[in-house]
Amino acid sequence: MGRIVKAKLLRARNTVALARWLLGKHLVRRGADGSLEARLITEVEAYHGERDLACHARAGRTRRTSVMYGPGGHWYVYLCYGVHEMLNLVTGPRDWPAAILIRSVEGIGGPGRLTRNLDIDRKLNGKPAQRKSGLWIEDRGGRVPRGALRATPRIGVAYAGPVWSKKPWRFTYDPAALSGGRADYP
DNA sequence: TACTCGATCGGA
DNA sequence: CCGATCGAGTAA
Repeated sequence: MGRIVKAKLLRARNTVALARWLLGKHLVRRGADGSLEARLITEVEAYHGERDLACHARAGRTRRTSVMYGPGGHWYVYLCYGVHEMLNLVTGPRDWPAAILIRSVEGIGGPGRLTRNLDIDRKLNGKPAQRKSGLWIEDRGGRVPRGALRATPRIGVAYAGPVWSKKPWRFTYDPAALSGGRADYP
């Protein structure tokens, strides 16, 4: 078992740094039958504030984005293309709209597949990323070596314009390069 | 109330 | 390459 990541940590303002930090942590899901599934987080993207034209909060505070304006440490789950549920972790202090899209975990590539495989949907929207919600993040000591980290532009955000669509705020790494901390299932 | 389009995916 | 599928956001 690992340390459950505390909300306080996620209230830091630098979402981009938090996104990098999230790599190598475990996403843990409790199933309806009580079973646990823990998977290494392998791909994330940072969405940072109203100025970030790729961020849903670019339109300001709306019903959908209100969760992002809350304190860090809660889930933001929304429906994409009318088909896929997207899982995001809200970051930053209250009134600073930001979140990290969890795009892939080890063995499940793609944000839509991830939620389908782990039975995640909008019922989790606004819930804290803690044990009581059935979905949380654990630090099991794994660390991503600097050399294994990759930063690239975010996926599918061309509409955000040349500046914001090119920000290298998508982070990935090769899980084989992880040092320590691997634990498949609790 | 009408219209457009999207932080995707799987099958042609 | 394209259709699925639906709700948010915007304009009116």
